[in-house]
Formats: sequence, C-alpha cells, structure tokens
Amino acid sequence: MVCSTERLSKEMAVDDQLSRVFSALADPIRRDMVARLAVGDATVNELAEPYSVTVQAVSKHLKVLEDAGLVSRSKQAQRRPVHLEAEVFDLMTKWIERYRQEAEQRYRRLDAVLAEMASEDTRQTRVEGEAS
Amino acid sequence: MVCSTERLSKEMAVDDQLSRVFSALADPIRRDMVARLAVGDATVNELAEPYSVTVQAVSKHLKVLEDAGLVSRSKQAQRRPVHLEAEVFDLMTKWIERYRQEAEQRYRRLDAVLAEMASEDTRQTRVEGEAS
DNA sequence: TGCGTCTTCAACCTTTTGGTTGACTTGGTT
DNA sequence: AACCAAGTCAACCAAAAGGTTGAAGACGCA
Repeated sequence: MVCSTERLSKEMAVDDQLSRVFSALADPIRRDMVARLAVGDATVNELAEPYSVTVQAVSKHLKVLEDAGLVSRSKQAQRRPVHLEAEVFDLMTKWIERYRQEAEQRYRRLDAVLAEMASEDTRQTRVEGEAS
Repeated sequence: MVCSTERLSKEMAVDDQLSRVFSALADPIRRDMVARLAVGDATVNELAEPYSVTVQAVSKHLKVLEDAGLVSRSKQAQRRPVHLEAEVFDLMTKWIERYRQEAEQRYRRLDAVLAEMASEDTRQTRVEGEAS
C-alpha cells in the first residue's frame, strides 16, 4: 500500500471535508435550509424568514454549509443567492454505504455461523438423547 | 396535512436522532471507530489502542455513538463488547438521497432551460448577423 | 448625493464538546 | 482475602458552536 505524503494529505483533506459535511448537517436549521434549497435557490433573507433567529445567525449557518461544500453563493447586486451543490452528498453516501454493507455482510455471516451451530447442536442433542 | 401532536413529536424525535447521528459521525475518531467496528465487535480497550487519547475519552465517544443508535454494548464479565448497528445508516441515507435527488432533478431542468435559451440565442445571433 | 436594503464583520456571551485526572465498581485470579 | 484489569463516573478545563447586538460595506434608486 502506497503511503506517499500526497496521498496522506489527500486522505486527511477528504477526512476533513467529511467531518465538515457531517457537522454541517448535524444542525436541524441547516438541514432545513438544505431541504429548502433543494426546491430552488434563495437569498439569505428568504432563508432566514422561517426561523426565529437573526439574519446574522443564518449568514453564519450558510458559511458553515459553504465551507462544507454543500452550498455556493453568487452575486446579484446586493443579493447573494444561495445554491445547493448536490455532488458533495456522494461523499457521504459512499462513506455510509461502505460501512453499512460491511456490517451487514458480517451480520449475514454471523447468521450463517449461528445457523450452523444450531444444526450441530440439534445433532449433538439427538446423539446425547440416544446415548442416555 | 395532519398535524396531530403525536405526529409532531415523532417528527421531532426523528429530527433529533438525525442530528445525533450526523453529529456523532462528524468526529474523525468516531468515524474511525465505526470503520473498525464494521470489521467486527471490539472492546473499549481495543478501540482505544490506536488513538493517543485516554480510555475515558473513548468511553465518552462510545456513549455518543450509542445515543445516536449507531452502536450497542453488551456485557461479558468486565468486558463491554461494542457492536455496530447498521440499521440507523438507513435514516441518513434516506435523508441524503431525498434532497440530492431533488437538487439533481432541478439541475437537469435548469440544464434543459439553458440549452433552450442557448439555441434561441444562436438563432437570434444568426438573424442579427444576416441583418448587418 | 443621500437613503434604504441586503449582507457580512466584529465583539461578546453562554452552552456544548472533547479532553484530562482521580476515584470507584465489577468481576477474575492467585 | 488481596490484587489486578476493564470500564465508568465526576469534576474540571480549554476551545468551539450558536446565538445576540451594533457597525460597516456594497448596491440600487430618488
């Protein structure tokens, strides 16, 4: 296995982004904003409207989402329309699916082993029963 | 749309668990432990070994993972084997896929609109070019 | 130019998080 | 009984997160 510094730094970078993405979506308000943005782009004020927090707080939330790569912001006069970037979701999905599948495979293997043991137990019991 | 208190509380409960799961996986050490547990169950000491933190810290991390429903712990003498629970991953996957798909559909629609506009532009340009 | 709107920046506060050390519980071992 | 090993609990600490208010920057419009 190659362990060059580039690879290491790349791994760490991925790790960091994964941390940022998960962390960004750990907040209900930010998840809600993502849901809103899936419908269409929106300005900061529009995004702030449903919540009982200040616009400044929403601006901070958007910065978190942007740093995670979940969202991008363009310029339209004094407006700053926010756009959802769907690609980053793949990063998470890949990570999740990987370990979910491993865990499930292991579960199935364990199931098979248990079934095997159970059938051996019955055989054993039968023999013992015949012996006594 | 039904807005009974049961439904609301259930929605909030789901929301909370989603927050806990995302939050739990936002930490690199905890993600690493999940990766380790996908291979097989492990004790607290085994899990702590690779990291330069105390066992107590790892114990706390495990509590976070457990509260998120990502992990369960049984008793074996003084050991406390940790087991990965794969089902919770579905909760995240569903959430992610939902909004990713919406965003991508929207992107495709936008693409179509832009293509339409582009072809109209070319037609326009051609007409202008012929006129000048 | 001056005004109003949209947005961000800066300073501050409180709560949460991730870590530490030290004491305690629990269950095997000798 | 004495001891050791695995984990957890409790108290504490520093840094980060999420929120607030107040000021400032950027742009359109009268």
